[in-house]
Amino acid sequence: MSAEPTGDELLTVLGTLANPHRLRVIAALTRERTYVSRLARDLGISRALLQLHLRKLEAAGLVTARLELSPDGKAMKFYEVTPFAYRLTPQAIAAAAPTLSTDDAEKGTR
Amino acid sequence: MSAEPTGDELLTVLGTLANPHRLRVIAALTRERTYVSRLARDLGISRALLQLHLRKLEAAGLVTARLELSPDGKAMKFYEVTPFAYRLTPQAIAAAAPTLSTDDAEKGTR
DNA sequence: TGCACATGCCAAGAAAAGCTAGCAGGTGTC
DNA sequence: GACACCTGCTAGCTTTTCTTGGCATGTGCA
Repeated sequence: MSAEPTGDELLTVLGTLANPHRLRVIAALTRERTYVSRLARDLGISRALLQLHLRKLEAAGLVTARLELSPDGKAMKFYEVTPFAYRLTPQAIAAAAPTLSTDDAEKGTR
Repeated sequence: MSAEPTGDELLTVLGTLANPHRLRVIAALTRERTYVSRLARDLGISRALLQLHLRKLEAAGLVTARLELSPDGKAMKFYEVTPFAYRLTPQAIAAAAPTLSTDDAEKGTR
């Protein structure tokens, strides 16, 4: 899938990564998986904001979430990065562009 | 530069490419260089809109413009893609993220 | 019971991006 | 002169995205 993404997939990934907070989230999760509250503290942003960005990242398939119980019974949501790999070159874009949805159809893909 | 882009550079590129019109422009210019009016007709969008997108693409360094005179003396602005290449992986992002501007400084770079 | 820490959601304002419509200029041909 | 091309600009509207603040849930511990 990373070899030849569809136009829409590529567009989603680009749109999702085009944000400083989300880039930092990916960077942090690449170093080590964590749970929401801790990540919010580390990055210095509010939990609500972080959750929103995490939701987008997850929707784009760039991270995955797992709900786990800590030893003392607290529910914690751990996130980790998906090992994605996209090549960003004129040729790759030229190959993907023809499959971009024409703005009318497509509703249930996202 | 493509090997290890700064966080801000990467962010700019991602933000610039995260648009269906601009992806189509890159795709079209990869096939052949053209001038503004023709490209607008080919893509089926208004010239004003296309110029806006071309400006962004040029600002991000993804395309270059050259003003040329056609045989009959008309001024035409030809665009062509820059042969860029970015790798989009968790590791690449983790490497670039630390150099993201912290939102206070940086004014004259863009 | 009160506190600390975990999760989740949502309304509503602020900021950024996208797009249109209309204007300006230039050259060459019929 | 009228028309067909080419270029450029921008004010102002619309839409999307971002962000905050508040509120609700649940657990364990002193």
